[in-house]
Amino acid sequence: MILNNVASAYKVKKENRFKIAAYEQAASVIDHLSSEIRDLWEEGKLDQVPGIGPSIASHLEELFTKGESAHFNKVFSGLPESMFVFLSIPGVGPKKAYMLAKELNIDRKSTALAKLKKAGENKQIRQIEGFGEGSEKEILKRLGEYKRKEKRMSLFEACNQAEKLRNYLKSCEKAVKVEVLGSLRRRCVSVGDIDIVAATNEAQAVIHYFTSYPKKRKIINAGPSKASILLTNNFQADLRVIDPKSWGSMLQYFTGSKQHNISLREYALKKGMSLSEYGIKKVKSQKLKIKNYSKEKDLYNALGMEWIPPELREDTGEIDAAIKKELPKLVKLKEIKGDLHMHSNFNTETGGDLGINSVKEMCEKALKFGYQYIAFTEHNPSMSKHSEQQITGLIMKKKKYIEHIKSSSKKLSNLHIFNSLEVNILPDGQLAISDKALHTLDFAIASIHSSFLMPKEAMTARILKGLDHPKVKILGHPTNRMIGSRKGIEADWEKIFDFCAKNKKILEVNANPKRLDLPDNLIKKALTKGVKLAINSDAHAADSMNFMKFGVWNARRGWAEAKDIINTMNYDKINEILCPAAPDTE
DNA sequence: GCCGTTTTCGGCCCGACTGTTTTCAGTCG
Repeated sequence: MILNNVASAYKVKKENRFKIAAYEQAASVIDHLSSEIRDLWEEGKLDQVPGIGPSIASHLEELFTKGESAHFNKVFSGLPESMFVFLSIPGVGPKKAYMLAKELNIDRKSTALAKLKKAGENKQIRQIEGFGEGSEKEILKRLGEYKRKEKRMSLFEACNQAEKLRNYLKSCEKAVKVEVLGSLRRRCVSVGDIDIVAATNEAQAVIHYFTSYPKKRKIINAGPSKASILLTNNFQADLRVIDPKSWGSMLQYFTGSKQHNISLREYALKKGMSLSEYGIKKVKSQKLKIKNYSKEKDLYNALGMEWIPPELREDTGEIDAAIKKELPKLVKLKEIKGDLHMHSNFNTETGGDLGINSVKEMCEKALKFGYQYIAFTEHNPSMSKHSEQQITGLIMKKKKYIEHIKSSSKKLSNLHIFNSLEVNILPDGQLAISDKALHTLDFAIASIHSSFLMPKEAMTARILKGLDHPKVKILGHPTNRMIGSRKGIEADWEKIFDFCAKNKKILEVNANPKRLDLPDNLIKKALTKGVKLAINSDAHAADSMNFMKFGVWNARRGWAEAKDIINTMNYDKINEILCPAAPDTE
């Protein structure tokens, strides 16, 4: 982001440090924004973005209108453009990047890294003030492994990696407690590195144990209270060790997010308290004695607020809510009473994917979870190859088959099973099966599986038309994003949310960790409009029914409570929602 | 340059580690 470069340029030019912080803050906020900053500008909402004031807003305005900003150009003047390339090297910040560019006479960014490498090999870097033989070698090494830092793990992979590391550390007898923190504890959809903390009275021993982890590629650094290693999958793991009496403070600090911590510390300062990972100091007191907190809850309480669930710690209003004691009672996994989107291997002669497990196997898994109800929602039969009669025939065949499975096993008798389908919404908004076929279902999930790149207005109209059918109750994986690989469709979500609220249509929170769709920020917006959600696994195998927890985490990040989620309700209630009795006809 | 439940002026989070210094600046989270 250009604002980060402005901040870096200001650092070289020794600008006021608070001004620099303001630019960094603005860049960070934009990075974590739910929408593109350019879209907000187009909608005239720049001034609503926290951290963007009149000055930065006007520069961005100029940037978006003319393609460049005179002010930014002035800030960058006199600085070699190669320095902004060097910033991507770990351990190289603005000052060092500038020194490298200037002293080595490297200006163009296209050849910057190659030239830097050559200079290092000619032992020129060590001659620059502030550098030495050690840092020269380090830079050369980093250049060898140079790649963009932006790579992130899926939450699913991060959970697995972290669990292994956690178990390893737990086997260290000097470690009293071990916990995984950072973005993983906040259940972010993707995770950049694994943060882990250990409580111990023998820090050195635990650090040594950590840096001896067999699945590491190398040790990045190791000091008396923290260490970092590079795992074999090329992701970083950071460890902090802490005295058990400060466990709660460390939990708070290392869970973040950064913005949450900064806001929390600023709030603490206003109340005369200085907050760190060790505890709270009274600012005015001469002694500067630290009060430790072994429990995270006690720390938040000492600041005059409720304990804040990790999923909410993104500095999006949770601190205010905690002070007013108005935090939502977030939905819990154990409150989920059923799964309304599952694919069995019953052959619906579809163009989409079949599941790999049988109806019976998936029913048995549902019983293990204690579900009261489930819905089988295989993809609709392909229309090109079937007549309407054949399609309704298939639906009735599946219905009978489910009844047969149910009646053949006593333990299944209390499990309610909806006969449903996941029906494609075609580009023109038509549903992929006929009105008559739809009426043979208990209800339908409607989803988009093609033509993702339609313009916003047409896409919105397409979705609204698809949702309009009385049998369609749920919009499946609404944005169609695939985390890390597909951005998702463009649509007027406000309009869709209004429609759903008015017509009692349910939005899915698809729990597949590659989807997590609706995204958390849209969940939060939908809830303010009174839209109800369903958290579904979209399992194509019995094992994948375990994905439910990812969906619950994602809903929690969107501030969802049990009352917002229809599949926390009992069967009678949900049956009323999904299969309302037909209105009396005169 | 931003911001406001003590402020429209006067504040602005806090600490660890590294390398190059010979007491600290730069970088990172």
